Amino acid sequence: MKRATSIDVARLAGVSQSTVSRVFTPEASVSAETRSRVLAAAAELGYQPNAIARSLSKQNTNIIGIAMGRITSPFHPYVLEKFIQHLQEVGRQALLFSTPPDREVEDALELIMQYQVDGLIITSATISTEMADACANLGIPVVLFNRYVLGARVNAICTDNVEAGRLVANLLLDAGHKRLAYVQGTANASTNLDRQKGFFDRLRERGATEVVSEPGDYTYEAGFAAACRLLNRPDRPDAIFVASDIVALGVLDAARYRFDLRIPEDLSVIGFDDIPAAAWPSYNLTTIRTPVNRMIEATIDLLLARLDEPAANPQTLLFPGALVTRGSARLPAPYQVHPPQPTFAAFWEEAL
Amino acid sequence: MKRATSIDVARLAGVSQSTVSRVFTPEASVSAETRSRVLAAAAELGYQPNAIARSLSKQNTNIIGIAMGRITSPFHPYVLEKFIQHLQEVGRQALLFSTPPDREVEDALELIMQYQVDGLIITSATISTEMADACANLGIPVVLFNRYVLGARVNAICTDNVEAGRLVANLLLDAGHKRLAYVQGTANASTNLDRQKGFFDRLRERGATEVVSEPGDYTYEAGFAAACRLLNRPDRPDAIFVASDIVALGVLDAARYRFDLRIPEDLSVIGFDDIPAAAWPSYNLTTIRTPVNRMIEATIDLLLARLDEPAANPQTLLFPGALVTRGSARLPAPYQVHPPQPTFAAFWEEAL
DNA sequence: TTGAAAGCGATACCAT
DNA sequence: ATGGTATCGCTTTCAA
Repeated sequence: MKRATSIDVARLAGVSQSTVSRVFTPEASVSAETRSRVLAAAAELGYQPNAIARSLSKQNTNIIGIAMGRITSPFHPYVLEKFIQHLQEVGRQALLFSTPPDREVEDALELIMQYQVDGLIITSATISTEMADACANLGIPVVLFNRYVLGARVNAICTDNVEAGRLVANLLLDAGHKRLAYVQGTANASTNLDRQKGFFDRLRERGATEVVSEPGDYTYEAGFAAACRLLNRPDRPDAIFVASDIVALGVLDAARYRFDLRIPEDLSVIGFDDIPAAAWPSYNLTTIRTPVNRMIEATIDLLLARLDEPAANPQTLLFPGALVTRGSARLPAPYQVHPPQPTFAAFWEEAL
Repeated sequence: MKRATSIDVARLAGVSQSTVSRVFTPEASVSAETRSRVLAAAAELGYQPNAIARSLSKQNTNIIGIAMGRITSPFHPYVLEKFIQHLQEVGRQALLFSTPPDREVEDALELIMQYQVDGLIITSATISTEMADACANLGIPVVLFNRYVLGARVNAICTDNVEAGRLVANLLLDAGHKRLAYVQGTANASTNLDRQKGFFDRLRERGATEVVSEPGDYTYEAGFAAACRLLNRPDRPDAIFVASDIVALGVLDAARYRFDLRIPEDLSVIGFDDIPAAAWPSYNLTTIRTPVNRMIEATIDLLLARLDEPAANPQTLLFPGALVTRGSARLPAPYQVHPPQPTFAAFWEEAL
C-alpha cells in the first residue's frame, strides 16, 4: 500500500496536479470550492505532501543541522530542547548529529552537507579555526554556540568567559583567599581555556603567585578526582574556581566526604553555568550564571537572519556571566549581602 | 556559487552522469580508471552527492525520526546520544522532534511523515493507544522506547516496571517498614502508573494498609514538594518509593534540609533509574537500575529488523530492573550484604 | 563497463 | 483560477 501522491489526489478530485500543489501552498490562489474538493480528496487518501520532493524542487529543505558534542553534558540537553522547540515554531526541522569528543566535527560535516541542510548550529566546545573557516565556506549559514573562534569569519554566540574568569579572580582575592586553584574542564575546549585565562590573568595582575591549575574534564568524576589531588597537596588551596558546575559538584563531594572539609569555612568553591543542581541544598553552589535563554534565542535569531541573507558579515556576540551568590564560597561583604538567589530550577524557565 | 552536481562532475571527467552516480554507489561496477578520474573531478569541484535527490529516487531517506518528550529528563540525553551514535554507525541520520508534555506526539507525527522517515523511535512516556495504533498504520516501522501499549500492535522496548514495583514492596516490608508512601512521576505516564501498580498490588497482597500515593512529576522540584507534604502528615511515612531518581533527590533534600531527618534511620527512600547522581556521596541513593544500554541496543536492533521486514509481527520486549543497594534505605539483611555497588557514573558506560 | 532515458514527487513559470 | 510542462539531482533499467 503505497502512500498517496498529489497525482492520486488530483485524479480523485478531478483537478490537475498543479492545483493540488497550490492547495498545499499557503499563499497560492485557489477557489474556495476547488480547495475544499481537493482537501476532501486528500483527507480520503491520507495524503501528506512529500517534504523530500518539495525540498528538491524548492532548493531548500527547512532542515537545520545541529552538531552537538556530548549531548549528556549538563545543560546541553536544555539547549538542545530549546533549539528544537524554537526551530519547530518557525517551521524548521532539526537533523541532529552527535560528535563524540574523540572525533572532530569534521567527520559529521560531510554527511550534514549531503542532506542539504539550510543552516547549521555547532555546539561543540572543541572546534579548530580551520574547521570554522571550512564551515564559513560551505555557503550555508553556520552559527557557533558557546564557542567563538578568533579571526575566523563565522557567526558565534558565546559567554564572555575571559571576563567571567577575571570576575571570579577579583572576588576570591577580595575575600582574602591566599591559595587559589583552577580545576579545568576538557583540556582544549575554548570555554575552559578562556575561563582559566581570565582567572589567571587577573590573579597575576593583582600579584597573586600561589596559583595552580589542575587538569580535569567536563564531568563530575573528573572534578572529584582533581579535588582529591588538589586537597592532598601540602599547600592545600583555600579557594577553587571550577571550569563548570558539574565538575564543581564533584569537587564539593570530594572535599566534604573524602577530606571532611567544611564549605565554605575551609574551602571556597565557585562553579560556572548555574545548572539546576547548583541550587539544590546539598550543594548550594556559588557560581557564574550565563544567560542561556537569551543566548539560545540570539543563536536562532542570528541563524534565521543569515538564512535570509547568507552574505551578511559574520557576527560574534559575547554575553556576560553574572555571579550567583549561594553558600559555597566566602565572599567579600558587598557580595554576600546580595539578595538571596532563586532556589531550584525555576529560573531555567524564567529568570534568564 | 552553486554546489556542484553529478552533471558538473560528469562533464569535467568526460563521462556520463550515470557513471558518476555509479562511482558513488558502493557496489556498482566501474572500471578503476574511470573511477579515479571521476573521483578526481569530484574532489576538484567539491562534489558531494545530494542526499535529498537520492532519497527521492531511491524511495528511502536513511532518516530515522526520534520523537522525544522532554529531552531534559534525566537519562533521556544519554539515551538520545546512544541512539544517534548507533544510527550514525549504520549510516542513518536522526531527525529529532521534541514533544512538549502539553502537546501530544500526534502533532509532530504529521511533520515526521512528510519527511519520509524510514522509521520512527518514540520516547515519550505519555502516548495513547490510538496514537500507537496510528503509528502502526503508517506503514513505517515504529518502536516505542520505555513505553508499551497493551493491546496495540506496536513494537516496544520497556522496563518491567510492574515487577520492579513489586520488588520494592517486598524489600520495604521485609525490612519492617510500616508506613509506606509512593511519590508519583508525571501523572499519566505509563512508567509511573506501572511502578505504582506493582508497588501497591504487592503491598495489598501482603496485607499492608497504610499506604499513600503523593502526586508528583518527573522533576526534582516536584519530589521536594511532595516530600514536604508527605513529611508534614501526622502519620509520617517511614519509607518512600519514588517514581524516579531525579524525583528521589528532591525527596532526600527535603527530608534532610527541611525536616532534619536522618537517612535511612528515620526514613528509607528508594528511587528508580540509577542516574549518575544517585551514586554521588551526597545522595547515595538505593535504587532500581534498568539495563539502559541493552534496551537501547534492542531498540535499534528491532527497528533495523523491521526496516528490512516491515510486515513482521510487532514485538514487545520487557527488561527486568535490578536493585542497586546504596545507603538511602534500611533493607533486610540479605540485601544489605550485597557487594558494594559501583560508585559514580562509570557504569553508564560499562556495567549495563 | 558505459551511456541514454525514464522516473521519483513536488514547485513554478507560462499560458489560457 | 486552472492546466501544461520544464525542472530539481539523483537512481535505475535497458541497450549498446
